[in-house]
Amino acid sequence: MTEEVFQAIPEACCTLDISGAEQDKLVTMFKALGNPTRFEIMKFLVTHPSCITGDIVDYLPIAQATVSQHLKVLRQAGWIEGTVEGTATSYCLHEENIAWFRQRVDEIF
Amino acid sequence: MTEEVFQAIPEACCTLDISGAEQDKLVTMFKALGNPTRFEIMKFLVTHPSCITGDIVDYLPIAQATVSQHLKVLRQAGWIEGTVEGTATSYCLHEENIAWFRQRVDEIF
DNA sequence: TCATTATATCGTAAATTTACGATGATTGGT
DNA sequence: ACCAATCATCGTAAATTTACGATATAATGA
Repeated sequence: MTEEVFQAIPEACCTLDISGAEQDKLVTMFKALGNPTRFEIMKFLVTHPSCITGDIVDYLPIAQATVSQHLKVLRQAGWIEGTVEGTATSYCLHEENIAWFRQRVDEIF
Repeated sequence: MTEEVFQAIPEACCTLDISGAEQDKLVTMFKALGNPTRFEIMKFLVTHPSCITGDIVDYLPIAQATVSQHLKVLRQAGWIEGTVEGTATSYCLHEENIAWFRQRVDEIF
């Protein structure tokens, strides 16, 4: 008679234990940072906190409209926050969401 | 006479201290996971290690060609590894690259 | 050898993203 | 009230992504 063999389940290097709205939010954040220009904007914001749109336009070799569009994507994904100050808008990192992102990555990877 | 004021540099919540090829690789990995279907494939691989393409095709409501395309993106981004076994190809998480990703995120966020 | 199985790749259509110039909206100053 | 400054949004073209069916490729078995 054949013996019953219990195959050890290989331990995965990550759990990816997330679902629903949290997963959607995480995927959206991944997608937003999965673009070289937007990643550069994030890096710029680290060294230039509370800078205004024009500063980023001056820094990058792309049109103002395009920068504004990228800022919108980053804002809607939760990576950055915009504050209207007079005619300008100053941007900074959305620390709370960034912390949330780091915690999720720590948990699931 | 006005006093010279040294403005404290606000401490950023993350450094994003990365550049060059490492930054490119990270952005590519972000982009690959920034798609709901590919994220689901990754989750499936956690619970079904070394499964073959057909298993994923059966699991997802999309065509075989599309699954194969997504697998290629995940493979080229470094998230997964494919091993040809006869006529089939079995996939598993690319543990080394996943560990690299987690380390980079820990460092820069 | 021939058929079958499993998957990758090709060609392509539709959807989405990315980029731009032009325009609209809001604020601040004169 | 008017003008200038700053930024967002609109309209749109080009590029990329996503999806599909069809076909090619490679291994297995009869």
